[in-house]
Amino acid sequence: MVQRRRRLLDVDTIVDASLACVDETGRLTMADLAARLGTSASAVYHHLSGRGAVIEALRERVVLAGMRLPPLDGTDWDGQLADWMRSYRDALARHPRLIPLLTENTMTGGPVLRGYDRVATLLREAGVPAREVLLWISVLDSYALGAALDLAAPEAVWRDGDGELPALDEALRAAPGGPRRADEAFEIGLAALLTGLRHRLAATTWT
Amino acid sequence: MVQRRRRLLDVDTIVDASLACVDETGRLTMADLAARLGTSASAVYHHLSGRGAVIEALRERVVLAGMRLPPLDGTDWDGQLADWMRSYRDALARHPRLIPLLTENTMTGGPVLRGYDRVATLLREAGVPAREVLLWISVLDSYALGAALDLAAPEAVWRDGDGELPALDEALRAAPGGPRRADEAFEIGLAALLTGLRHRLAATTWT
DNA sequence: GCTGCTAAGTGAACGCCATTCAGTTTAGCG
DNA sequence: CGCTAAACTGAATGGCGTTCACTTAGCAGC
Repeated sequence: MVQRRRRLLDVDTIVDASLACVDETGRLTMADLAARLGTSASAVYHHLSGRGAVIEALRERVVLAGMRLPPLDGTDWDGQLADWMRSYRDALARHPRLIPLLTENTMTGGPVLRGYDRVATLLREAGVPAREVLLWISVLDSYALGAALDLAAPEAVWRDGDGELPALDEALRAAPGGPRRADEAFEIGLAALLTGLRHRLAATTWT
Repeated sequence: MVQRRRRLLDVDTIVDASLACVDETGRLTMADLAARLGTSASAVYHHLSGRGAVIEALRERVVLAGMRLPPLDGTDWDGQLADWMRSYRDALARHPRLIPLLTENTMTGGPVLRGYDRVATLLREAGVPAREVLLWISVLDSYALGAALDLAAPEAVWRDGDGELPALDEALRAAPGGPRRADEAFEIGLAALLTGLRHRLAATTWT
């Protein structure tokens, strides 16, 4: 495939630049993007159909490059599920300022589904009945995305002082704090979800 | 009735109108808001400091009016927790198109904390150690918000056809489908989370 | 009743930003 | 050696949030 004409831009470079854009400024404007590319804003439209398309390309780049898909070797399904969930959430955590942009257009189409297919087979092998597979995917996806959203707004600081929120105050004083708090929260919730899944499977042995 | 120039607008009316704005169009523009109010866009700025403030007011309106806080009567903690989670998620589900706007500015300050305090005491009574209370609040919040996000983008339809996604296809054919699918998914995940929490509490009896 | 004072509302203007379009350049093909 | 179409440019367009100088209505205090 010989590229027919002169080619300064290409989808990959655009995605690179826009990722830098988002990571540094927290926003994505076509003007800023064009400046980083050394071209004009309108040049981008010859490769991607607009700002929304750039964001979708960013979603694929970040999610696909970041997710470790289950290898499906038939052993240790909940370890593989946990590993996939961690990689999913970590991929988003690596670019926290991108997350609000991803929720702006909620279209999840295309190659992301390939990943879901692997997860679906993993769930089937774990013993989840076919009619519940989509439900569990939705559950896991919701939790990973919700946990990632927490990262976009770090340090929800409140100043109490007047002792009006005693239980929160106690919890805050006892909490270790720090940036790894969100990681620990994610792990606790993930473990709880998997425990719940294991229980549900044990309760209904007829798969 | 003399047309009083003074006091045409007030924060509550503005919030009402902007909620209608979001529910009907899925967007919130100051021009549209002003049109619904019968005033000019700039008039709003005498009551709320800008579009962001309007969105924050919407957050309080929807979340506060919608959440059923735990009554704290000391019995059935996990039923109360589940009830609170359902009401939290349902409040968001009642205005699905608002959800992307809420994630746009991730500031969660003010009266929402009062609700968290009730949840914190409930968790303490359930036996959650103080240092883990914030973690569990974060877990529950992440799940409720993530599940609500699913509602903003309903019906993630994919057209396969070429049998490249066998596990997803099987799951889709076996799934009941329909709008209540998201509700069922939420319930399954919620039950799993609470099972996991109960298990964790049983495992570490020393509170 | 006059007279300022202040809160409330107006409309024009400003700046940012995504998108479009009529042109211009350039690479390869006949 | 043109011809053509892809890649790119710059100006224009339109939507939108926000600001500002101004007007007006109610409310004192004299």
